[in-house]
Amino acid sequence: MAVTIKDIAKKAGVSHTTVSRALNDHPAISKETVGRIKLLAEELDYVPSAAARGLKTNRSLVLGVIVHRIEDPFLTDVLRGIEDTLNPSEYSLFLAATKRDPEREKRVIQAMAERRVDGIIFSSLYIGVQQLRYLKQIDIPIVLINNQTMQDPDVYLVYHQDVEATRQLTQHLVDLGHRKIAYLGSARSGRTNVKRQQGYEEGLEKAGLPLCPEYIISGTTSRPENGINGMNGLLALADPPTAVICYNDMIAIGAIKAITQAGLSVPHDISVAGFDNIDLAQYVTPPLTTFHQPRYQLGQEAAKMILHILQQDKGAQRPDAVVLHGELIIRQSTASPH
Amino acid sequence: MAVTIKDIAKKAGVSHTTVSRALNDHPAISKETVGRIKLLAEELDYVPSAAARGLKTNRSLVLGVIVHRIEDPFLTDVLRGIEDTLNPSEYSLFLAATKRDPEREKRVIQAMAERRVDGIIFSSLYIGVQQLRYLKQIDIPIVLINNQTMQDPDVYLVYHQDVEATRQLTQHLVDLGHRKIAYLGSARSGRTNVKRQQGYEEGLEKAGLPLCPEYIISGTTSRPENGINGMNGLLALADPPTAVICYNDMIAIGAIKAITQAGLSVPHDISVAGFDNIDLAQYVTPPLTTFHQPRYQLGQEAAKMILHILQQDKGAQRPDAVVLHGELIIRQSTASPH
DNA sequence: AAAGTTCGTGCAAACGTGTGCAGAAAACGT
DNA sequence: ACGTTTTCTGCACACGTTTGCACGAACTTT
Repeated sequence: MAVTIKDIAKKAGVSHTTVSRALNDHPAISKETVGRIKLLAEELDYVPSAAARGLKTNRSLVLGVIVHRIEDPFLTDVLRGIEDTLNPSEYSLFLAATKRDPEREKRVIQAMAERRVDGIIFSSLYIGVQQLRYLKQIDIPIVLINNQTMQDPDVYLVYHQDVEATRQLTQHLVDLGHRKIAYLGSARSGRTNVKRQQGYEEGLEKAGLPLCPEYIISGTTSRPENGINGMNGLLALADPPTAVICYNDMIAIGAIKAITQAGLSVPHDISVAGFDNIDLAQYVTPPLTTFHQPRYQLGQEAAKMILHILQQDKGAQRPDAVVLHGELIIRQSTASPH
Repeated sequence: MAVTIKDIAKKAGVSHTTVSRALNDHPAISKETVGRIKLLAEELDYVPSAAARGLKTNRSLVLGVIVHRIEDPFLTDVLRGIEDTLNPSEYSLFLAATKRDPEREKRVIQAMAERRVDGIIFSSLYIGVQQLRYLKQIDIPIVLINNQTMQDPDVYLVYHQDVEATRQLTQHLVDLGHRKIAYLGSARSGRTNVKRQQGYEEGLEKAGLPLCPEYIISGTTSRPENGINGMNGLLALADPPTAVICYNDMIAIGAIKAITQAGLSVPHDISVAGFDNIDLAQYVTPPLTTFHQPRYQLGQEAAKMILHILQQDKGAQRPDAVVLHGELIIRQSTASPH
């Protein structure tokens, strides 16, 4: 059995009440007693029970983070931002993945509810509406990362300005002299994909270029295989594009592979641009032109937001949305058409 | 306020004791009462309080996972293995990163101790010995992944057979006809690096090749920059190697970049082999020859192990170590020297 | 010298569960 | 008919904290 405040109280010859107050630096306890008790607690290797405290205070000091896939390098950095922000605080972090499995999502949320997490950060693309209702009813703050699906007033948002990003990417390719620019999307990525495609279309329009439907490919997943398949489709066209903007870096890497396998070269024959600027984007050959999404900051802002909400008990006055802007990263996978 | 078993009891006209038993399928409660109460609980959206239950049962149903860096793609897969194994069970997952920061490690362990986690999985390279002692004293099972540092009897191990792996990699290069093979290590990776280097040395010895000290480079980190630096060092030698085995894929990717930048080509001029088989290893150019470490299974086994330990209350009989074997993956970054 | 203030501490109740024990009701055996 | 077992339920306490309130002591003020 672990040592409790009652054990300390007995040893110190005071009541357990005094011990509790001393450890929490309650002003009504004399400096001397506080010092003596803290020392004693140290000696006895006292470790407070979060369960007991939580039961009394109604605060678990735990934040839940729900992601879609842990292995996604994008989410990994978001997670790091969250963890780094939470670590110095008194909050711990529950992690769970849903994998687009409704049954699993339900179980995960149930577990978080039982643990009475003080807040939840979602970085999963889709959230079952009924699950969200369920959460709202318990009245715990929810922050959504890169998911603007919900217009709900008591759901907080942190997201990246994707439309502007692909607009810039398109502009970059236009500036290089490209006029036949394709977009390789990911149908299962929902709203995010829509936004990126929208930016691409706006970019074309702004440059006065026509919108070719056959230059817009909607692959299924956001993984490299999809880039290979999609690119092969583009290469088979009668008039293939000279540049392609991909939904993300993974797809771009697949696209480069397809181009290389077809005996062509990047960027000499075709320029390829990615999105996200994952760690390895700079190490592939050729190094990838991409749009750096501030993943780490997304996590950081989400965590900060929750912490703020929790601190000022309903003192509101917090913005309920934070929009972050990324940065165009030009490397060697894009060049002027020859 | 959330609804409690007392609320249910009041509505059902029974005592809260009966409600508690009914929800836990206690045999002494009549089938009919159980059904009625469960239905009522559903209607009232009852969510049990894990804190209260944990306080009483001394089991938190939470497992702690401590990693070094969340963004490491290797750990990411380990984490996935753990999460997938835990998810169907009743256990949840606390995640924390230490970043080789002793202060942070202390805080993380303190938090886990306060939360009374039922077990801990470590996938961090170094563990402060005093912290480990601290944990052992609380008597919670500990599983170490890929860390054979501890010979402690009440610490369980799950690890990959690294020595054999680099031995196979070396053999592969020898079979291709290489006689000048280098090793690009990572000094900060401790025991793991030592094992891999050992396999490399054993492989050379078995092939009757001499051990050249200048062919063994110990970079500092395990990141791509280190591969670039290390490789540049090797290229500057009077008699550079024709093949190089890297501590991991990240370093290998860096090495390839250095070779390419020097105007040479992989594998025509120099063969490069990695280790770990991270997701992107197959997409870089040229696709990387590497050793697939069963990362997912490592996490899976570690989680299973803890679950078993926790189920059979001290019923022992569990092996206290699981050794996994990986697989040599031959791709295009290695070839016969010209 | 009495009354009022501060200061430090303890009593007791509460948070939401689980559980040993006792007891009531029902079913069974003789 | 009674005693005995079985079946079901409730009382009361416990888990380890926090906290409103009261209380005694020492000290200041009138």
